[in-house]
Formats: sequence, C-alpha cells, structure tokens
Amino acid sequence: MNDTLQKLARVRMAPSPTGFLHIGGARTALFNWLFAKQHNGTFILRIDDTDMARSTEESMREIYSGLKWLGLDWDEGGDKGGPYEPYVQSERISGGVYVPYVQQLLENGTAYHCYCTPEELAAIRAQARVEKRTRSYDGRCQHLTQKAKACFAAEGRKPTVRIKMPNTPIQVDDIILGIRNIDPGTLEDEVIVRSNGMPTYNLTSIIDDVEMQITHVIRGTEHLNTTPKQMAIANALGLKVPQFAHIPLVLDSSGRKMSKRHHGALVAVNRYREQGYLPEAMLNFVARLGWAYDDKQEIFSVEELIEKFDLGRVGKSGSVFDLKKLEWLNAHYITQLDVSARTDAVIPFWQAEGLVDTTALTAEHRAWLEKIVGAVGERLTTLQDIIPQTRYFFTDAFDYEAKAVKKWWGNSAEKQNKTVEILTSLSQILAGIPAFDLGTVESAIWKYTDENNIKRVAAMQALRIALTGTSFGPSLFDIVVLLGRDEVLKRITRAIVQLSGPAA
RNA sequence: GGCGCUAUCGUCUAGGGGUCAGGACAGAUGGUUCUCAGCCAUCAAACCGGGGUUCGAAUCCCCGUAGCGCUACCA
Repeated sequence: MNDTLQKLARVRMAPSPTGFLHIGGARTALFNWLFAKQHNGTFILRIDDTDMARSTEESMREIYSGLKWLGLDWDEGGDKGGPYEPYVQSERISGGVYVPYVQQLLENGTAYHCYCTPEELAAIRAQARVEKRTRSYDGRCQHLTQKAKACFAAEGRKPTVRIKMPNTPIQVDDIILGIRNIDPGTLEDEVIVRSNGMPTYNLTSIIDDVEMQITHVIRGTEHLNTTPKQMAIANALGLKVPQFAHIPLVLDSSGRKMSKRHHGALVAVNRYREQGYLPEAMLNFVARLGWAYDDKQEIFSVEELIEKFDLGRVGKSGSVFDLKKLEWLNAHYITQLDVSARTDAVIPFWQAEGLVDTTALTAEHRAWLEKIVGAVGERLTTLQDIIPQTRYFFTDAFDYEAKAVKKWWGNSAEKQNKTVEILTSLSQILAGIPAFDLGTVESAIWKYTDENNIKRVAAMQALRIALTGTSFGPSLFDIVVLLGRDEVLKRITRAIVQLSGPAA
C-alpha cells in the first residue's frame, strides 16, 4: 500500500439493522475505525437493509447509539450524509442506484433471468445433496428460448436475475488470510435481483463499496465465502474491487459464533452499558480479541490502539469471549477514574434505584456522595456494583444477611448475648465520644476491644452487620462516620432489638 | 452432504528451526487489613495426531483428525 492510497483510505462498516449492535459488530467497527484513524482515512457507516422484512428503524437507532457510546464516530453515513449519499441501501434501491448495473450485466450476457420457483430450487438443492455435488443450481435458465420465457411469464412467474459465474479462478487477496485462488467450479450463479425486483446483498454490497470508493473492506469471516461472488459481479461490470480483510469470529465459551439469535443480551453492546461497563474497557477488551501488540501489554488506551493496532497482526482463528477478562478490564478502568469522575459515572445507577434524586442535588449532598465513592474505593467491577456496595447508606430498609448473622452474631443464645453486650458497649462509646471523626471513632473502638480482650474482627463484624446488613464492604470506620452518629446509634439499637427478640 | 477457514495453558495471546515455550485473565495457596475487594508472593496449567525435511521441529512440507463458518429470492 503506497502513501497515496493511505491518505485515501476509505473503510466502512455495513451492519444490517436486524437487531442491536453486538460484540462482533463492535469489534468490526473498531478495527475499521482504527484503520481509518491510522491512515488518516474516512470511516463510513452504511446501513445494509436490503432484507426489508427483518430490518427495523429501532435497530438502526440501537446501532447508532451503541457506536456513539463506544466513541466510534463516522465521517459519512446513515444519519449523517456525505458525498456518496444516501448511505442506507433501501434509499439507494428506491433511488434506482442498482438498475443500470443490472441492465449492463444483462446486456453483456453475464447475467440472465431465472424462472425457477422456490420449490423447484429446493428440489434441485436436495438432489444435488444426494448426488454429493458441489453446486446445486445448474444454470438451467441460462439458455431459455424466448418462447419458454413467454410461457413462464404467461404462467405468472416473475423471474429473478442471476449472475453468471466465470470459469476462470478468482483470486482473493486478503490482508489477514493471504492470497488464495477460488475454483470457479465451486461457485454458483447467485441471485442478484429477487423476483420482486429487490436486489440482494451480494450485488448491493459490492456496488456500494465501489461507488463509495471503499479501499478496504474489513468484515467478519462469515463473509469470506461471499467475497468471490462479489468479485465476480464487479469483474463482470469491469469495476475495481477494494482490498479485503476478513477478521476471525468472536465465539462463545463452547466455540460457536456469537450471535444475536443464540446469545441474546450477552452480546448486546448496549446491555453492557446498562450494566455499568465503561466504553474504554469494552474497546480495550474487544481489541485484544484476535490481536496482540507484544507479550507484555494488556491495557491500551484508544490513543495507543490507534498508534499500535495493526490489521496485519490480527490472528486467523476465532476468539472466545471471556466475560471475566472484560470484568477485570472494567474494574481497571473504573479505578482509573478519579473520585469525582467516578461519582459522576455512578450517579445514574443510584438514581435508577431511586437512591439519589439528581434534581435536588445540593453541593453538600454531592460532597457526601463523593466520600461514599471514595470509601468504596476499588470495590467496583461494574458501575452497577455501587448498588449492593452502598445501598445501606441511603436506607435502613435492609435485611440482615442470614449467613453473616449466623457467623458473626452467633447462633446460640450465649453467643448472641455476647454480641448484644458488645453492641451495647459500642453504642455507649459512640454516643459518648466528643467528636465523630475517623480518628476518634477508630481509637475509641480499638481501646474498647483491646482493653476488654475482645477480638477486633468479632466486634467489627458484629457492628458491620448491624449497620449494613452484610459482612463485606468498605472500611467500617468510613461507614460509621459517613452514616453519622444518630443513624449509627439508631441502627445499633435496632440490631439489639432484633437479637434480643423472640425470633432470635 | 459440499465448499471454505482454523488449530500454543481452561480463556486471550507472545514466540516461530536450537527458548527453562513468555505474559495476562480465570483458578489454587500464603501474606497484608475490621470484612470483602485490592495489593504482594508462590503454585498449577499448553505447542491436536501421524509421517517426512533437518544434526535439531512447536516452528517448514504432506496426510489425517477435530472445531467452526458458509451452504437462501438473509446479511
């Protein structure tokens, strides 16, 4: 690839709007986007919605929002326009874009009308299968006489248009897979226009790529087998094809291709956003699926990806989607946020749970929230984790976790009496200390445990359950101070009542 | 069934004729702390099989095998 070409690099992502943006789509988008960025090129978002029955507006919006969230902005495309608009294939169809190409193909004899019905075709396929033949459709309509055509037409049959495959090998030069020659004997005369007049993907895709001056088609390997077909169409039209790069599939844990149909929400990019994943983590994760820079680096900022990503280093085999690794990355990126930014990130989650009302957020309240986030520290794998980690700060309507109660409050009357004793003492101490700050609270509690020969863990865990209902969480001193004296005393009293009650 | 693609720890991968086959995630153990998370230390864990080529092959070649993808008037 020379300098001129590099400056002119034009790549595209061409999703069909039949569902949400999924992990594989996000990765395809990222690889294209990175390629465009590093070659000073143009990233185009084209909507391939030739399958009218399955395409929806809503899906289109989902894809836009997913890409925007990831920060993968496009220079030309669907909602944005550009020098080669429209970028939505259904609009191109109604604009008659493909008609002259089909006309040309028909006129130069590389395409022909086929009058076979779907039923006939199914029978042909079944027959080919029992005979173990490579191609099924045998080109039988290629040499139909005018009379035969008229006859079919009289029956009311509407023809499809098929492309005639060449009998010379087609060479596919793929950046990732290398050069390979496809035996034309394995290719069949594909339908390029349906009987209802709608063009099919193989036709529209390559024509749009050519018309939009796409230089590199970077797409999933599920399209590998369609490449020679598309090249045959371009060749028949005398068009120059772009360079191809087929990236390996994203697989599930049993090694199968991740798909909307079989994996649902697990592959939906927007669901990860809802669950509190950061776009940086998502991007970093997806970039490392099938690609590595060296044997050291795992963490890549977007800037570093632009600098270091190399399509030529992308592997050839599929990669299994590993949620644990995504979680690790996400926790890392959350930690990278300073407390203020982390608070901003977490507020929508509190709000969704009704724990924080952003319409009435005072500076004082905001400062308190930041302290909570600071106390939680590195305990967030996803932003959503803020809820179980902090719910008790906002409400005392929580249950005491049974397992924790059993372990730390005790399951015998004797142990429970001891717990009541400890909680009572702590309550008195906390009620009596002159100041309610970290240092004072800490030294008062340690003084009590050490002087009375009580295990620190025992006292602390008993108190933790009283205040939060759980046995895990931030430093208990942080919790005590952030809750405030009144609330702490109230919750201890409530715990004592619980422990002394008939049920306990 | 046909056609195609692929093959290093459980997972993501580095390496690529001579390496103790490296790292990361996950897992296990220990340490630190009031718990959890984290952090630190340690451990366990791989070149699909068989033939060649070669002094030497995980690496190159061939053949198998397995997995996956495609096989539509879906994209």
